[in-house]
Amino acid sequence: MANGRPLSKSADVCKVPCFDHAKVNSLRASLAKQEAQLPALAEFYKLLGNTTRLKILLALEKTELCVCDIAHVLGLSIAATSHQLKQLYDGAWLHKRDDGKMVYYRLQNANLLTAVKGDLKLLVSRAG
Amino acid sequence: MANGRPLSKSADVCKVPCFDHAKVNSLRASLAKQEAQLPALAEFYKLLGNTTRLKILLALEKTELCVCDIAHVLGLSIAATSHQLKQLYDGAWLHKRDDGKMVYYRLQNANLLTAVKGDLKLLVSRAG
DNA sequence: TCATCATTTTCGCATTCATCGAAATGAGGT
DNA sequence: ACCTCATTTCGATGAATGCGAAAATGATGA
Repeated sequence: MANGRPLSKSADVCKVPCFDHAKVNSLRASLAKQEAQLPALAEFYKLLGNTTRLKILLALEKTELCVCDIAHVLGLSIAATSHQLKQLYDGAWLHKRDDGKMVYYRLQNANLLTAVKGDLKLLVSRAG
Repeated sequence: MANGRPLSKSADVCKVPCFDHAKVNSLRASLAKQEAQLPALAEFYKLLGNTTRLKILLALEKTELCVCDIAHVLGLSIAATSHQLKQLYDGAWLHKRDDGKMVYYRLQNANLLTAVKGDLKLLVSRAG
């Protein structure tokens, strides 16, 4: 598989001559198509990479909640809760409803929780 | 929905008397069941919250690759690539095969890529 | 209009974290 | 012994995270 052809002097990244030019190039080409979406996907995962935000999503599974209720569920301050909610809201994963002084949040899209639960299932199934 | 009952003096977390005790308690109870798995799930998402690692997974979709090939695909140094591979390997998402001096990585579990692609689809469908 | 209330936002800080290079080390192969 | 591919340790760097304090916002009601 290694073709043994040494890199030209332009190989400033990696000097090791073990690689297969054709394979690498074809992989690069195929990755290039998906590459545009990867930053968004990574951002998505970063947003989910936090137990507090996961808890928020789970808490909102069945019903909308006001910030104060969510704060109590999480055991966090109102401000801290609002910070986290904003991240999910900015990512357009939550919907916001004003009712007088209160603000109620709910899931924007049930598919998100479906995906999360699917990922969790993958994790659990692997562990077992 | 707000029951108006003020919090007792134990309400050090949030003084706002807007919340519904019963609702909060029932949510806490229901979250408690899933709570044990959330750290692992968050770790999982953190691992995926990085374009380099996502690229590695995609590059390994169809075939195993040696570290050097992966490094070339990513445009990273061998050491940096090895760092990233280690994270995926430590999470048991990659399999490692020694062949002489070379080390070949491949996906441990095709379900991971399936999940990732599913999540990507969710993202794309929402954007459209 | 003024005080109050739930929430948001700005600012800032402390801490953690993440990525990566350099160099030492391992382990194979010749 | 001596290359070679890969891994690891160490360290520097910079970035990002989470959250508190407090001011700002905007609705409510007296």
